[in-house]
Amino acid sequence: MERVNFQVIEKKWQEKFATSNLQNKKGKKFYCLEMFPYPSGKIHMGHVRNYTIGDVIARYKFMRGFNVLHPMGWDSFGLPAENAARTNNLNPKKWTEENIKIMKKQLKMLGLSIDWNLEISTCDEDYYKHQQELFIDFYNQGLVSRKETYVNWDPVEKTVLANEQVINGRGWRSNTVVERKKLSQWFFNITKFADDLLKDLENLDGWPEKVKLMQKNWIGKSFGCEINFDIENTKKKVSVFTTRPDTIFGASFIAVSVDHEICRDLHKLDDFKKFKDECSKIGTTEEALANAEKLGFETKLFASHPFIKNKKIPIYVANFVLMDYGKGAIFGCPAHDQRDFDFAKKYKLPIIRVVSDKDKSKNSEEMNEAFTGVGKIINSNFLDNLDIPEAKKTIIKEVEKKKIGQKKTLFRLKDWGISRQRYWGCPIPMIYLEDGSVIPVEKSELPIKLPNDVDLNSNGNPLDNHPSWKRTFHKKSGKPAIRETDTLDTFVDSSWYFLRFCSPKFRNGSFEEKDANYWMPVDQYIGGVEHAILHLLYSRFFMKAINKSNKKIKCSEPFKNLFTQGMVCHETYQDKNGDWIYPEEVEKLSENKAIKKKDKSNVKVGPSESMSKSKKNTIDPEIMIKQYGADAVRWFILSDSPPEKDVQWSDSGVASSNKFLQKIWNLNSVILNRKQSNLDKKIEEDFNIKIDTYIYKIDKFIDNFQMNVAIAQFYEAYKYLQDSLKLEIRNEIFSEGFIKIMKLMIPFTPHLALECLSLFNYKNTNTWPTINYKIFKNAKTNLVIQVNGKTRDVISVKKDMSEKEIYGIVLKSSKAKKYIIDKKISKTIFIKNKIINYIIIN
RNA sequence: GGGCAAGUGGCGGAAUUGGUAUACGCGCUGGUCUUAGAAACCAGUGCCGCAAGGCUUAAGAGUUCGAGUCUCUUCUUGCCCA
Repeated sequence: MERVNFQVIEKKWQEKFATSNLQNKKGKKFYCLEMFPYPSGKIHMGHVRNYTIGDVIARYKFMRGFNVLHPMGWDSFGLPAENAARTNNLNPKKWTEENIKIMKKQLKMLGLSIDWNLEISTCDEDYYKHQQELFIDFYNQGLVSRKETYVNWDPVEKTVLANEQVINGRGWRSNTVVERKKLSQWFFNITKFADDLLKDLENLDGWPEKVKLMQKNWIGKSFGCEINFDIENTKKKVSVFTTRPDTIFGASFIAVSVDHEICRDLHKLDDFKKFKDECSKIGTTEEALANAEKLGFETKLFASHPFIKNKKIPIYVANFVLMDYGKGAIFGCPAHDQRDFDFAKKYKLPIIRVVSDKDKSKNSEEMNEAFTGVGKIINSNFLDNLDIPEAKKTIIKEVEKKKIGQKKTLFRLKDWGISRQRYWGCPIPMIYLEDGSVIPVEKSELPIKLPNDVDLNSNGNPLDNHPSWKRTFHKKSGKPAIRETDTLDTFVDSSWYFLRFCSPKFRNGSFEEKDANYWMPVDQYIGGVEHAILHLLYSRFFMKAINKSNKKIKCSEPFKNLFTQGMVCHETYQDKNGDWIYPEEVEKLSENKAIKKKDKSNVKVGPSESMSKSKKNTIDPEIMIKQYGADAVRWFILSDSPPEKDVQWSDSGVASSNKFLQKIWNLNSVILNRKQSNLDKKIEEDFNIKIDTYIYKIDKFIDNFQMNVAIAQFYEAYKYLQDSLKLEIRNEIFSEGFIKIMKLMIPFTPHLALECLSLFNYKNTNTWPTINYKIFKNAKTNLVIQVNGKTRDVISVKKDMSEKEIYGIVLKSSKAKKYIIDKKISKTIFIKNKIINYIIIN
């Protein structure tokens, strides 16, 4: 068997890919974008999968006549660079650039159809200059604000931690208990678009329902009511927000956040200080607050119930009430809310049941958990016997009539905190003047560049610690000013990069309107589902904010179609010390048995999990490419599972991909040397129809993102071609058919397919093969013959054959005839070109 | 606890959307070739049965000429929210 040297042909074709792109000025535009990578050092299998899927789509669309934009760039600001620089005493910029160089080389090894002329990197001054412009535009539109907010503060590192850097309440590096600290931070006012972000989800037909639902929940629009309670013996009021005003008669306490104004007078109490300290240790995430033990502090104040005369309800400070949701105060109805229930049990507060549980209506003493289901309202005066929605309407009307509150819509979505006390990010272009005012820098002064000479080894914010960087002057007045030393959240960098790709070299702004209006929206966006909420939501916000500020873009949503691919998984291995070890260190003996190659010691085989550095269950794509070829790696990663699901990496799988591609190569040379000049017209026609069937199916499968099923078709096509070699089909017809199949393979295995085609001296590799519909549509079809609903035979018949004709064939020659001969057919169900079902009564 | 998915051979998974269940691949079994191994090639591979045939899509019911697909109940797993 003839074998091909993949290294040689891949190198040859990659040189050609480097100078070509997928542009076809006559075609309709198609913007194909994969989420750009963080340059962490090397590409991983997740990248391979993501970019291979994207490459199939980009090449396929191009061959179908589209003018395709297929760019790539680098999400190159971020904490890992700063950490790596600290540990290895290097410059983050240098570290990042080195990584980009390596990863770019690796991506090229995959044979992707990326137009590298469009390459951008978010840490380049050319890029972040325009980001600073956008920031100022947003500021001028009132979309940027400065607010005090709680952050995770690491007292040892003297820095703010992201939620994922807090592990079990402790700093990931310092291992000290993280505190909640109030800091003044910059925000994008994403909540101003909350309604638009929610409403426009409805038009995103090309998005997975799952992602839309996650966004919807994240935005969390809820309808409820604000109610003001009078505080006894004072003239003060406490205002609460509730989504369950219908349970007002079940209220047995009011709980406020530790930061609520009511607490101002409590600060002189040592007990309260202690309580507040306790609360600050829980952290700021909702999950942490939800799972923490419910704690309360008695204020000794009482509120009067607005609908029950002379009823006093105690006011507590509680750790599970958040200041930044609603009013920072709630009324507790223990019978119908689990948190309130836990709290009431702990502090022995009354539990008053106000919603009945249909048949098994336990009274309050018997309840051991809150009842949150539906039912009729009870124990509630004028609300009795109403169901929950009716009761809500009625009570809101009543509240408004009494002028003690009003209907209110609330969003769970919070403004986007964008300040980071980090070095390796985009500087925020604001300055502080001596009179205390804060203003944006002049656009002509942009970019505000990061200094190169920072000390990353001392604690705190490196830009703040820098001896001179922050000292500047206000351009207009010439007065001294201090620069903002926080940098932007790196999610900002990735919130508009898809716009920059439309005109990456444009100098007079973040993007050229003409280009953006041509290319946007992204026709196909592909990436991991882990970005389903934040990155996609922020990008959607940016489009709307840009629309509102200086630029007019015709579309208000960035991504028309979204595809979220699954992860690449591998078994995990632990040696006898419990340390994780890499797959290449392991020799597998059977399903569950494995030993360490080095010393033959036993290895514990763990379940297959998403590849991660921490568990060392990673496979290096570069090694695989060198061993099996890029085409085989691409082929395997697409072939084994549907792209939206997780895929198990398997060495035998990629090895067999390689074997199959070798077989294709061998078939290629067999066909080149094939000698057959006889023809059988009928056989040739069947051959052509069969090839057209493959085109038809593979088209459909690519359109539906079923790459794995498309690949199965290639295996069948190979088998079919192999089996047909000896048939009376003229060489030119046979080669034509094979060439069509090779053209279908270009998006999947571009190197091999193009090499095969070049040996046929075939040049027209930019077009997709077409189907001869005239013949294809009239081809024979398989018809199922059933008797009493059981399949008895399948026959091949001409299109649109009548019931009568088929009956004749069945009686004459089908395997089903013995089931109907001499029997009475009481009914016949006939679906043209599909099925005939004879119903027989015995 | 609520919401959303999903459950098909030893494994990954197909099924023209209500019409041949188990395509395609991995693995396994047997054979050919080889001093041997690897590779390659051929054959087999859901279950019961010598066969004819029967059974089979987590379990159970229903609708239908016909259900992996639709409806209901139960169980299990995964994801998101609390």
